[in-house]
Amino acid sequence: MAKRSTVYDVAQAAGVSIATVSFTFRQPERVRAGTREAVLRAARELDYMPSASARGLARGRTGALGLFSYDLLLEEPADEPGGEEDFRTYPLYVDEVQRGFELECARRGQALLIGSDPRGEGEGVMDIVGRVDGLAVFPGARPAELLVPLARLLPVVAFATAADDGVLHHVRVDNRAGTRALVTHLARTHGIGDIGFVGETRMSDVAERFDGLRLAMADLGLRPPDGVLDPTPVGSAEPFPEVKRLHAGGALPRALVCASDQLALELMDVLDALGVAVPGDVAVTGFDGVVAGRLHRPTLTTVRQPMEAMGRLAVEILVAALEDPAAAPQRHRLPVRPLFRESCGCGRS
Amino acid sequence: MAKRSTVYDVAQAAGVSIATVSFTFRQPERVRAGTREAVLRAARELDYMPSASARGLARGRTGALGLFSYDLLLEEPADEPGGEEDFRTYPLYVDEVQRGFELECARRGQALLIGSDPRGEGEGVMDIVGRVDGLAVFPGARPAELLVPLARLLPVVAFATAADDGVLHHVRVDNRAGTRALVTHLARTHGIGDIGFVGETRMSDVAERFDGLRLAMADLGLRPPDGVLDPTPVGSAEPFPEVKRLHAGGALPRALVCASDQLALELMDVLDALGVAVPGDVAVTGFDGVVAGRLHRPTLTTVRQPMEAMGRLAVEILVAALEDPAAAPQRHRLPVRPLFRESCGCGRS
DNA sequence: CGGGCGCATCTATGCGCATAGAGCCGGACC
DNA sequence: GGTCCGGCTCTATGCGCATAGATGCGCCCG
Repeated sequence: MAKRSTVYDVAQAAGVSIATVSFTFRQPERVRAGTREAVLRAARELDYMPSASARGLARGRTGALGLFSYDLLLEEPADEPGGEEDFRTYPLYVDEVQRGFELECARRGQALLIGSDPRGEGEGVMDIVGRVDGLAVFPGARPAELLVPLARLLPVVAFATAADDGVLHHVRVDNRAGTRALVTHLARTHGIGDIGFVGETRMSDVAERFDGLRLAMADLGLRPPDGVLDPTPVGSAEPFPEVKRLHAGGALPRALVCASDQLALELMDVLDALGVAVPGDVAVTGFDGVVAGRLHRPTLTTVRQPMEAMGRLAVEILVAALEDPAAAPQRHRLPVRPLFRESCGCGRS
Repeated sequence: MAKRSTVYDVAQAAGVSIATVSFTFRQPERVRAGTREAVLRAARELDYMPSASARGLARGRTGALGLFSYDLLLEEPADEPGGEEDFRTYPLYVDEVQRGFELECARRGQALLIGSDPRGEGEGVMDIVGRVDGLAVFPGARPAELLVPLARLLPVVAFATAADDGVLHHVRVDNRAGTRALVTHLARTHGIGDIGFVGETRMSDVAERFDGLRLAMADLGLRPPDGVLDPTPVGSAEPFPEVKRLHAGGALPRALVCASDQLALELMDVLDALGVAVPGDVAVTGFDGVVAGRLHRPTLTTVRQPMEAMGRLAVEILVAALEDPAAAPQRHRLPVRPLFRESCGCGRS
């Protein structure tokens, strides 16, 4: 590796001072055309690449935005064994939001830093915070309060996170309207009034989904479930114990609304193993609208989040916040769209 | 935004020098336990977040790896209009490779910088090169030679790019074996001997795919096509003129092997509009193995690249190159896997 | 012919951190 | 009591760039 050349090298080669070199790149109009040419030529010959570290230090800004996941999957490399490729684990909700974030950064010429927290110990945040001017964060195991101190240092957008004491920017969707649309459809179109909710409500998004379901059922004169089914983390040893118990007792609801597509897909695997037909015996719905739901048979009825728009919006918010640091935190709630497919009893779509 | 606190603030609060603060974070074992505690406490109280810019400048390394696309799609925000969501444009080949890169960076606790070139003028590269210690690059319109000067400054991995004069690291797949597998399958299983190739061979990956097709056909005693069909960029006003002309003349081959899945999907749209049945009248195959090929009806026969593995491998190479800058550039060629689905005449799979 | 003005460029400095090398201090040992 | 040594901490410096303020130069005008 040849040593990278610096402003000093370029200045010497062009016969000017380092200030002129810097001006040539940052404020070209301040430099006479002839001088500018000379500097650019020297820079080209020396393969000059400005150090972002030095620039960031001098300017007090890094010029990059960050996207952070606490819980990025850290499985060992996937093998793609003999069968089909696995689109159940990718792209998920976060991936599509991230894509929106990327596209918007690219469109604006913003550098983008992707970070995660390998040890789960928060040091990942510290590392990334030192590198960026603004940060968007997916919800993780730990509460949003951990983000509050950060938000005093730089603008922070929290995705799908409960509102806080007013320093974070928020981007989330209308979860209640989503499950309401599902419930209404199940009741009106398929005549189903016995609906359960599967998922765990520690995450505020899921809590809202459950809430929307109960409200919608009450409005329709149906008896909402008292609580959720199987509020256990996905991937546990014995999945969906309550659903299995209900099935054993012949008391399975006619429809199961799941907190996410992933959960719905896993549930359908289990139902299949139990010999329960979907949607014949039980209708199943998801939430998110990931591609895996379309690959599954039956295709999964779900609620699609506007993920690309969410990612883009986060970038917009951060850029605006950098321009006007005094502005109040923004809270956005984006609309969702129900997708009625086979798993609720509709024809293929 | 409160001013971020610095080593100086922490040092003062803890009653030590800035060197001790720095050591506490970088070489904890050099600092007595009691002192360390005091520093960490002060750091916590002050919400100290080290500046990556300053650290990078002082150490001469940024601690981040970069991933760069020349041609990142810069369309305006997608609307997701009334119908279904669009998985034709995402995730594509590059997205899945990028995912592998991300996962491996996350696993190693490496920061990852995503860059692109909004104006198409190479300044994007300059910006990102100044921010990272190593770089992986997707092929773009411009030739790999532009990367060579970069590779003298930092390790560079080129994906899917023709070999160069020996400074770049390369990660690509066995393209010839891929089309060979398709041709063999078409001939042996479906008895098809009249096979055309659709795509444009400026990109070396595609050239290899065409080459593999011709070699395989020759080996099977079939007459390979003289040239490719429709070597025009995707998305042009009047797509696939040659295919249309052949169809008008009743001279369409019995099978069309396409340079990529995207191309195959667009081709099938056109064939559908012409009233040509796939696979009944013409078998169609793709290359890459993106999800859109599984969503299409008929499902797309294709060759799956090990994209996650490619992304992970690039990170490995870069990390190794940073540890031993004198090591020779690596060239890897990963195996591919044919996926026989409906569009070649196989049953659903 | 001197003063004043505006432009192009330069000099000098600081951004926050890492680290080489110096300094200090207490204990072991003679 | 003096010397030496090792462990801990400090002082001093440089990393490459941006930029405020100084400088010099040419030109216009009185």
